[in-house]
Amino acid sequence: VNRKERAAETEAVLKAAAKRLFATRGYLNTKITDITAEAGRAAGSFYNHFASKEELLEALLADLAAVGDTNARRDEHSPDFSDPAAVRFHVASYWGFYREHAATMLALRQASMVNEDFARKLSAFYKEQMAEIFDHLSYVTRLPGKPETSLAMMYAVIDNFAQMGQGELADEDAIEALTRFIYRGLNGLDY
Amino acid sequence: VNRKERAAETEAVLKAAAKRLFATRGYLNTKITDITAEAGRAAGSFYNHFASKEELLEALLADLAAVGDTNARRDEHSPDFSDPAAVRFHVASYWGFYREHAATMLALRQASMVNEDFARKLSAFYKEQMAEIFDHLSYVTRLPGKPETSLAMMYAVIDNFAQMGQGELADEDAIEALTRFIYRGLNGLDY
DNA sequence: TGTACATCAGTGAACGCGCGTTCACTGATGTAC
DNA sequence: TGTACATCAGTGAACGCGCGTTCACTGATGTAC
Repeated sequence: VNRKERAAETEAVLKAAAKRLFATRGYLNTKITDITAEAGRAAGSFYNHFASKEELLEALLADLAAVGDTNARRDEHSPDFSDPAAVRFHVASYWGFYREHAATMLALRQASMVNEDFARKLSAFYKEQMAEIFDHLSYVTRLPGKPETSLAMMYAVIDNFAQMGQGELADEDAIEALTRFIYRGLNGLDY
Repeated sequence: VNRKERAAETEAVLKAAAKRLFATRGYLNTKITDITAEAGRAAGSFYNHFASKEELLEALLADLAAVGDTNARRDEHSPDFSDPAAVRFHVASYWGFYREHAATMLALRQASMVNEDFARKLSAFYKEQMAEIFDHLSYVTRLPGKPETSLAMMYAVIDNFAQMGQGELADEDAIEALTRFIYRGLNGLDY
């Protein structure tokens, strides 16, 4: 084991510990010493890798963006939001993204409440998501409001629903209900 | 000025100062000494009225519940959610409630991120809201999912929309867009 | 290949800042007689 | 109505806890010769 490997290992262990703690007790309630303890390292070790808890979160965010090539999959499929299947695909992929990165998303939301910088980052993330599928709305003839507003409502439901434990709903049921609600809301047609 | 009046005055001033600060810099970023400074009192004065910042928030919450007889108005109107006007009425009254109590609602949301107790209180508040209009759904024949799920989606959009600065949207435009989206989502009919 | 030194990841006790909370004190209001 | 004492709202300096952050130290890995 050489030095770089060792450092990378510790950094990875710290990140993993942080994610675990963020998921259980939340970002704001997690102390740096909690993270190092959970990771089985000394407190001082943290600062070899991150200047602060914020910076660690930024690293998690960067990881997420790297993986976040949900986009790659998106290219393969229909942008026609007048088709329920297209709506479902987006709902499902966004839902899956949220579930998979629940810890980081929760941390990001909490950090946004306290830190102006993260508030901007989070808002940028949402805007980016929306921009990516903005053109999908051009297939819809009877939107409920301005395109930006319509998109915002679509994401508002999914987001809020994913944030909550969303009750005791199974993933498929949540996706199905969201798809119907959103499809109808956007198109003004039954489904 | 007798003693009770004086104390009540100070308490009111503290609450008002707290609300102002919560609205601008948020609950979590507001220190107790910030509140007393904003209120023009000494730091120690705070503890004559509240045992902690949490308790102050509970007091604000109690005030809100007392005023929150949005319900009173609700009795006067139609529970038939197959009628767009009925949906609009609820959207508008909930929207108005949020705007009016934005500071307290924001504080409550932030406190929920950090404090288990407030998380329960907030969740109870939502459940209560939903329970109040649960029967309105019986007028709807083609719900997008289980009634609880459908209601949850309805509130999810409004909530999330109200929380954001909701962009640069005027109140009426937001209400109109939400009404259409939700009416369609619930009923599967155009409007 | 071996030796001497440099560098680096990790350690954990100690330091110190921010802020919640306390408390002795003040002056005003209330009460007893 | 007046005097003496009690109580209370408010004050602000001081205290102390929690936790982020530092830093001298250790042992291992890397480098020079």
